[in-house]
Amino acid sequence: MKFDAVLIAGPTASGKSHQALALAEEIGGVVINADSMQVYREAPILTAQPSAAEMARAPHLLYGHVSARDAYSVGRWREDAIEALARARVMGRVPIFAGGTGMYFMALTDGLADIPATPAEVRDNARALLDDIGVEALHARLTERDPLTASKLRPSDPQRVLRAYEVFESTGRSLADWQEAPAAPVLKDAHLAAFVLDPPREQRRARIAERFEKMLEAGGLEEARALEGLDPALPAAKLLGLRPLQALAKGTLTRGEALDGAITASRQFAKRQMTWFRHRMPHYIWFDPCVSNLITQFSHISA
RNA sequence: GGCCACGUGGCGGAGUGGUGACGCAGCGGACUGCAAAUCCGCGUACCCCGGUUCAAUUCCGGGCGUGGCCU
Repeated sequence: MKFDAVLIAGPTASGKSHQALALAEEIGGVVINADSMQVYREAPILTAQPSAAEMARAPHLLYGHVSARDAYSVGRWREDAIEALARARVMGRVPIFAGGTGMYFMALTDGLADIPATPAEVRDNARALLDDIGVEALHARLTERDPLTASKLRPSDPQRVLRAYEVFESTGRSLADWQEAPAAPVLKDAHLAAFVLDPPREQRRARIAERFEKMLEAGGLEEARALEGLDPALPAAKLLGLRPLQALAKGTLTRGEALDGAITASRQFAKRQMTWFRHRMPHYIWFDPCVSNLITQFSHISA
């Protein structure tokens, strides 16, 4: 049986990249990044991007291909993914998407509303307004303009209220309206082999802690230092461990405290990822990477 | 050994004679362009024993424990 693409999802530190690479070597694939943070070139260590040696073993796309100073987004990733898919086709290799960003997988398989990018000034203005009057008040204003979308949002959710507000401001159309008709999914009608790596909870926690230690030793602190002064509003500024590490560099936190903070944040993130996978990807093939591996799983369904 | 203070959920930390704040961690959930983000929900914890009281976590006595001071 032939697959148009392979999808590999899993929480942080579950070994997605390794499994994806092994499969790519086995079946002649290209590994395509589906992780919102591994796209940033300034932080290969802190985002656990595959090493140069690993990338040499099989083609990898969308890893470190943008700057942390860019306001990257799912929308842009979707464009990049379409292009990556085309390149895979040219190379004659099977696209293997690997990552932990649920929403990116959603863009792949369910589609995303085709909303024009918000002009920077509209976004800046909306953000300034939010800072000025607060979320509740912004939600109230949204209710005046776009009651439908407003009614679907919690007045306490700054991110979504802001998004709805700026979309209405820049397009004059309700976000709910836009979302009514999502654009075709990137992998429309594709034949997919989809997997979720699901290591036991204890194993996950242990690996997160262990991996973060290694990141520090491998130069994670220098990466964090180099990103000092990054606009906190940028997506890359939310990188796990960045804040605590910068605090460590400045001496505001001890090494132990910084490590604790970063590890706790990673655990909490992994929990959110699992919630998404459990509810959005129940039809994927789930397996425990401590017990099985992707090549075995893949061979089961290819037979 | 004596004196003083304290003893609240996994941790930190308010408070009260009758319904036991809150923060953190943890757990569950949501999720359509910042998503490693954002938001929502979840806790019979008052050291032990006796006494007072209609009612003790709260008052009294004793015990145990912790910290400090003193000899």
